[in-house]
Parts: sequence; structure tokens; C-alpha cells
Amino acid sequence: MKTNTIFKRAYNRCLAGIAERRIGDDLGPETALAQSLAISRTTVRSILDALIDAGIVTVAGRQKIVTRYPEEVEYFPDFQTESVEEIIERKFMEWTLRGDCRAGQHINGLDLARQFGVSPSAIREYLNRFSHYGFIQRMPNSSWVFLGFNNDFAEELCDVRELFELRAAQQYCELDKAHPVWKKLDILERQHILLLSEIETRFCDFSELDERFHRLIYSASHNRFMDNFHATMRIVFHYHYLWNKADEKERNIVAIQEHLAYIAALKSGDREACLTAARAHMRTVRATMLSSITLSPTALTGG
Amino acid sequence: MKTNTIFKRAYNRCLAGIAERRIGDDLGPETALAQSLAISRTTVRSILDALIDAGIVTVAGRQKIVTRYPEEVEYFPDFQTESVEEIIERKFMEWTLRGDCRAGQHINGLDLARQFGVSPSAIREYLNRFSHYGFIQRMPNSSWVFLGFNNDFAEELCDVRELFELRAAQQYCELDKAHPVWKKLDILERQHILLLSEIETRFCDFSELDERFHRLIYSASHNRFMDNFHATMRIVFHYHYLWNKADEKERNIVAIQEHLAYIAALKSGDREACLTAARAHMRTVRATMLSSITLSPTALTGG
DNA sequence: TAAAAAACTATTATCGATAAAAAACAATTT
DNA sequence: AAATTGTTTTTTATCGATAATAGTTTTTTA
Repeated sequence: MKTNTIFKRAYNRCLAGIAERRIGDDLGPETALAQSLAISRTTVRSILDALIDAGIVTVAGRQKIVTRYPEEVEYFPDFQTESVEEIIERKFMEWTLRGDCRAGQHINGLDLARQFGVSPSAIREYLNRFSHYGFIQRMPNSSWVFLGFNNDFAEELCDVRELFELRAAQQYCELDKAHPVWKKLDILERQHILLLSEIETRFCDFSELDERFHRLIYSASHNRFMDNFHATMRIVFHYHYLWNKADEKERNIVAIQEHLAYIAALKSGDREACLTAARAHMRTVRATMLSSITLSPTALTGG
Repeated sequence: MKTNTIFKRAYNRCLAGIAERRIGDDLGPETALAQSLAISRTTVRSILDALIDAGIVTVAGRQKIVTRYPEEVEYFPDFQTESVEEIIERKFMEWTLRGDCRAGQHINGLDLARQFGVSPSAIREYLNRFSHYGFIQRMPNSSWVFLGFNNDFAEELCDVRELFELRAAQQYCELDKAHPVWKKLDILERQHILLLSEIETRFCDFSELDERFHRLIYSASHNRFMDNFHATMRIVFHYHYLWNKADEKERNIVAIQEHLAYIAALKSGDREACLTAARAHMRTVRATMLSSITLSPTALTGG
């Protein structure tokens, strides 16, 4: 049956909220709580009941008075606040990254269900959703096949990425200079420069910065298909950064420099310069990805 | 539980196969039957059992002898050979096309399950898969939202389509002249010319030809992300052709002429000519689609 | 003794049940 | 009367059960 992770998570957030208040404070109407916790009033009421049971809150007419501060042990532990969906997501990622799964291999849903401690239906649902990214494929009335992240996949991904990126870059540099994206770009530029100066110790932070930079470029296009593709890319890069630890610092230095050149081109408003900078960066990205594929545990055999 | 549509479908195909044979023929080993019917031997054995029960086949040692021809009534009726997945797919399409669903509207899975006569889980699974196309979106712990096929959707779709089509066209015209795609293109060209000459009566056949033509162009790119996008487009065009019946003949004549110009450009091998022809066609496609959106029952309210 | 069939095991598709959460409705209280 | 709480109904998330199908191993037979 449905897990009550929503309740537990919201309960924890509620405790944290109470810790910031004073004894004797009124928590306010249920509707407001529901709004601030982004859950339904039904769940708010369950939380209030639990808070009253625990003696943290007392009801006085319509007021919900804080009577004592919650203790650390009263919070639900993290592992209990994960929905089945999230558990599967996490475990499946771990499973693929461990290399338990090679290209072309059949995925046994029943077995995964046993390994992950969830029902086969839950696995099925997850795989259905995950197939969206193109790594796995359902064979009707038969098992799932892990297509894996091989050379072909990378090439095709990079091809489309380049198409999208060039277009997005073009649209970006044509945006009005008053548009808020330019301010965001300035901030990102400063962060790049800062990271470059501290690269010796912080080179691992580039991954996140990279993600934010490209998302900003894409945002200029306002296209759900491109955003959607970007979600696939994110997963791939998540993998990719986990595999290829060799020369990470050096690679990131190059990437930061390319980003800075790219940013400068965008700011110049010169379309051709933007395209050139974007193309150069895409070339590097592709080369890095292809070279790292041989390191990937999931790509050892052909697909 | 699982429906036995695979059995029924294969049984029907088997009956059809027997009708082409002679009384006294041996059907051959189970393995061969499984292969030719593209099902497992387990199911072949169920079919053989049923054929023996029905007196159509008799076993003599290892031989499976045809003893009489099957009658028309012995075939399973079509409606019984549809899997739940297919039933839902068909009914969901009918449901959206009837206009029971407006942009921004919440989809009630339970209600659909009742209407379609299937279980809620089956609906859930279908919606999960269908969400892939971007028309609907799941709101966790809440219902699904029908985003609808509005102007924005069409514009974004056409933008990406144009990017992909131009790239594919470029790659296509650079293929070696000995490549089999050129033969296929010749066939398609003749079919276009033929259709144009019989347009008065056969204008409805264009939809299918259009689909085949663009798929051929895309095939040059060998890109799973582009193919994937193409699947979305197919659905959209399926809708689109159902809505916009006005001026269908005239629109199709224009499209055929554009296709023929496009084909000529491809054959010429002149890259610029290809791009120009493709761009012109894309412009028309976009205009047609946008003009037809106002006619769509699903796009009446904003999303 | 190798091909074919039989028997067995494993896996998928699908349903129906149920706790959790959301939503809708009804009854209060300021 | 508007805001708030109490109650009921509806819907989602998740599981577990089972028929259909696929896949594997053992037995039979030509």
C-alpha cells in the first residue's frame, strides 16, 4: 500500500519549523500550514494529531499552541522518508553504476524487485518511466534490455546536443540586453572565474556549474523537447562524471576556459562568434565523452 | 491476470496457415512453428492442443496431420485479440479526439479505468508510457494533467522538427549514390507522381505517404533521439489529420509538389538546394499545423 | 544420438485490494 | 458571512496474487 513518506517528510519539516518558534506560539490555521508545507489539509491534520499525541502542541479552542521544543530523536530518520519510487531510482542507479549490467544484457525485473526489496510492479513502473531516456528498451512479453551507454549512444547524443546547443546559443545572443538572463550569465561568469582560481581544491564543483551554465543557455529556447532531451543528458553526464576520474582537474580547466570564451562570445552579441565558441566546446565535450566510454563498466560489450 | 491475446492471435494466424495447406499435411516440429509465428514453444503447444481438441489436427506419432479445413467461425473475433495495452491506447485516443479532454484539465485515472473497462493500474501504466510524448504530465500524489496540443506545443514541435529535418536532409544528400536509400526514394517519387495524378479520389492516402517519406529522410541520420522525436510527431500528425479536414485536398496537392521539389533537390546532391526545399516544406507544414490548431477540440482553452 | 516433445521453472501482464493522500462537502465558530 | 475545522468521498501509490507466456532442463523417440 501507499507509503506515508509525505506525512513523515512534512512532519519533519514541521518539527524544524516549530524549533524556530517560541513556546506558546500559535501554529495558525490548517489551511496555511497545508500551503506552506505544500501538502493537503488531510495530511496536515494527521501531523497535528501526531504533534498533539507527542505533547509538542496543545489545542486551545482554535489555537494550536507550541508547548515544548521537539527533540532530535523525534524526527523521522532519513531512510524512512524515501518513497518507493525514490528507493528504486537510487538503487537502480547504484546497480547500473556498479556495472552489474552490461550493454545488451536482459534485465530481470523479478530479480531486481528481490534485490531492492520492493514489489515487481514497482520495478515495472520505474523501468517504464526510465525507458524514456533510451538506455533500456522493453521487449513486449519478454524482459527489458539494457542498451547501455556505448559509442553509438554517445555519438547520437552529442549530435543532437550540438544541434540544440547551437540553436540555443544563437537565440540566447539575440535576446534583449535588458532580459534577466544576462544578469544570470554575469553571475555564472564570476563563478567560473572564481572556480578557476581555486581549481586545485575545488575542481569537483565544476560538474554542477556546467549543468547550470548549459541549462541557462537552453532556457533561451523555451522548448519542452529540448528541455526533455536535456534531462537525458543530465543522467548521462551524471554517469560520465562518475566514470572518468582520470585527468579530471585538467579536463575541467579546459572546460572552464571554453565556457568563459563562450560567455564572452554570447555577451558580444556576435552570432558567428557564439557559434564558433559553442562548436569548439561541443567538440571537446564529445571527445571527452567518447574517450571515457571505454572506462564505463556498462559499455564493455557491444550493443 | 494476463490476457491470452498472443495465443488467440497466433491461433488465428495458424488457422490461416492451415487453410493454405492440404488435408494430410504435416505441420512440422513445434520449434519451427514457434519460429514462424514468432511466439514461444509453450504457446505453440497450447495452440496445437486447441487444434487437436477442435479436430482440425490429429497427432500420429510425431506428425501433426491436418484433418480438415478450419471454418470461418472458428477464428477468434478481432475484438478478442486486442491486449489491454492496445485497448487502452485505442480508447484513450478516441477519448482525447472526442474532445473529452481540454488543455489544462486533470485526468482522472480511476474514471478512465471505469470508462474503458480496465483496471486502474493498467491506466496508470499507459499514462506513464504516454507521458513520454509530452501531452500529459504526472503531478506526483495528484492527478495527471492534460497539457494539450496548443500553439506553444506546435511551435516547439515545429522548431525541433525543422532542426532535425534540415540536418537529416543534409546527411541524406551526401549519401553514396549506391546506397539503397536512393532506390527507395525513386519508388516514393513515383508514388507521389501517381498520387498527384489520382488526387481527386485518393487524396486521403497522402498522410501515409508523407509519413513514409519523412521516415526515409530521417533514416539517414541513424539517431535514436531523432527517431524518438519522430514517434511523437507521428502521434501529433495523426491528431492533426483527423481535425483539419478543411481544404485537405488542396493542402495535400501543395505538399506533394513540395515533396517532389524536395526529392529533386536531394537527388541533385546540391546541399543548398536540399536545405532550401526542406525549409520551404517545413514552413508550409508549420503554417498548416498552426492554422488547424484552432480547430482542435483539445486546444480550446489555454494551458 | 540428435532432434523433438514433455515437463518444469521463471518471468511478464494484469487485476483487485488497501493505506495514504487529496479533494469535496458539511458544520462550526469567530 | 468569511474563515476555520470536522467529515466523507475520491484518487493515488503500492503490494501481492495469478493466468499467460517465455525460457530451460529432462525425457522420449525415430
